[in-house]
Amino acid sequence: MKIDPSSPADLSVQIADAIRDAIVSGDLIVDERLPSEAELADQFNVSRPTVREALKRLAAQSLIRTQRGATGGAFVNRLSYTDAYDQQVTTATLLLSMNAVSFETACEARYALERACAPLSAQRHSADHIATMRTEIFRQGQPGLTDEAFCASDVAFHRALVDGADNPVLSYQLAGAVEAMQPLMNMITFTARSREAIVALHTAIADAIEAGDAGAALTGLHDLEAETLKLAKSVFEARNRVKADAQRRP
Amino acid sequence: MKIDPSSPADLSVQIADAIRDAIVSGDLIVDERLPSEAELADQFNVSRPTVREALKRLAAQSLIRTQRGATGGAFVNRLSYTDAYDQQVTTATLLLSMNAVSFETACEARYALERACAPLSAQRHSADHIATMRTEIFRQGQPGLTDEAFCASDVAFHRALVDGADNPVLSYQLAGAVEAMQPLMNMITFTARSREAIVALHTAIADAIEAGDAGAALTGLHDLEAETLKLAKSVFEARNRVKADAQRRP
DNA sequence: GACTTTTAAATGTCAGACAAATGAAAATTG
DNA sequence: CAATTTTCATTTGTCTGACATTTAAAAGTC
Repeated sequence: MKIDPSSPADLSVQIADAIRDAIVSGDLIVDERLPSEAELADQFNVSRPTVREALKRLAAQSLIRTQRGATGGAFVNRLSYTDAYDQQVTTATLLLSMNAVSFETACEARYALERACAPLSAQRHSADHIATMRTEIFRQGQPGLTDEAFCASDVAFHRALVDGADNPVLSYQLAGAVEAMQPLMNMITFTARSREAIVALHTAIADAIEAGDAGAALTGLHDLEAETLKLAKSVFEARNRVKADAQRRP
Repeated sequence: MKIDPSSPADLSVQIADAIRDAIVSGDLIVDERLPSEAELADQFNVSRPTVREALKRLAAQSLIRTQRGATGGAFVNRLSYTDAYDQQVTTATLLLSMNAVSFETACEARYALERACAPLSAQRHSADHIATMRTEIFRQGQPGLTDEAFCASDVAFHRALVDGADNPVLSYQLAGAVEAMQPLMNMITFTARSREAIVALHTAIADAIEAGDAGAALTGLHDLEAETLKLAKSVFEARNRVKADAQRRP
């Protein structure tokens, strides 16, 4: 592993890239210990702070973990589904909030992805998944639930639906998309009537999954998407009306 | 923004988290300049190297960018689709390679997600997307193409299919899943016969998308998934046979 | 007024030091 | 001898202070 001191790129970036490449290519395997910071500094011919900045970059991506003490050091980290999932959620959340992604676009993506899981989930779900879905549906029907708690329960319901497909790769991808939607969903106020409609659709979907009826599950998800969009539209229209009024008579 | 010097967590982690929270919550907006490293060091009551390590952590996630010079500093970065996409690809690639995800699992996830796009793509594709798909199909039929080039063209074909849905959120999610599969796909050797079969299926899918026939596109994707799985199975079986032979007569 | 030079501010890098954690070896104790 | 305690070397975490480099704005020059 070599770096180019005359390159315009920062040394810590070059070092981080070199180590990252070594990990991705398999030159460094999981749980292998990297040389100590002092040794790396020698090898790359840079100072220890520079090496440290490089290592922090890798740590931020969960590529390595560090341990203090006599037998400590930096170790190649096995990227867990949990780590990857967390990263995906923050990335997706920021992407949506910073790029003014419309509610329609995000919603469409989310339900399209969920429909990808539905047939598999109908086929493979365990009793646990169904139980979770029923529990969340019950919670959603409770009066006095805040809008935020309702949204959180909604996410839990859909996670169970996705996890029912019993494919960790699919779960990891989907969980990010579903959870990243939550800030957008939290902008919506749910009336008692709209909650009732959503709970009914959730019930229909859970029934379909439990019965192994993929077609019905897809229909349910389509209806839920339409309902969500309708709801969002009315909320945003009401908000715009208020805003327009405020501008007319400031 | 405050940090706790007595906390077990590293100071640079605490500082990075504090700034990240400020960005996510909207306290720091896009393109806003953060205080200089010296000022941050004062505010958090730590040294400049510690602040720098925190900033490098954020830079690794594309949350900030830094600029040198008189009017330089760290600025809140607008997370672009490209940045998010790159991050997703490295994360997904590592996740698959480090967790011994089976070809079947990854393949299933990939095609399930693609099928989520197909109906939208059939409905909304532009002439460009169809042209790209046709170009890649033609390339895949060329004799003398290396297996790696064939895989790369395959990825390009599927990207066009996904982009046809005209939903950037969907494209971003899917691109990661499709591209992360490439190292696994590269393990396969494609015979002339198997390439022929794949090209035929690609053609059927492109035809269906162009005709706006979502059902046919879904069928095509199902068939392609089955074909890919069959192919992988035979390749892996052959490989295992060789390995077993080698063990018997070392 | 247009061009060149200077300057100040910021990040990038370096060197050396000490603090704190931690496991292993050495010393102590029963 | 075995168990426990102590010491110790190693490694990361943090601090201080300095210099290099980049960059845009200010000052100076023609």
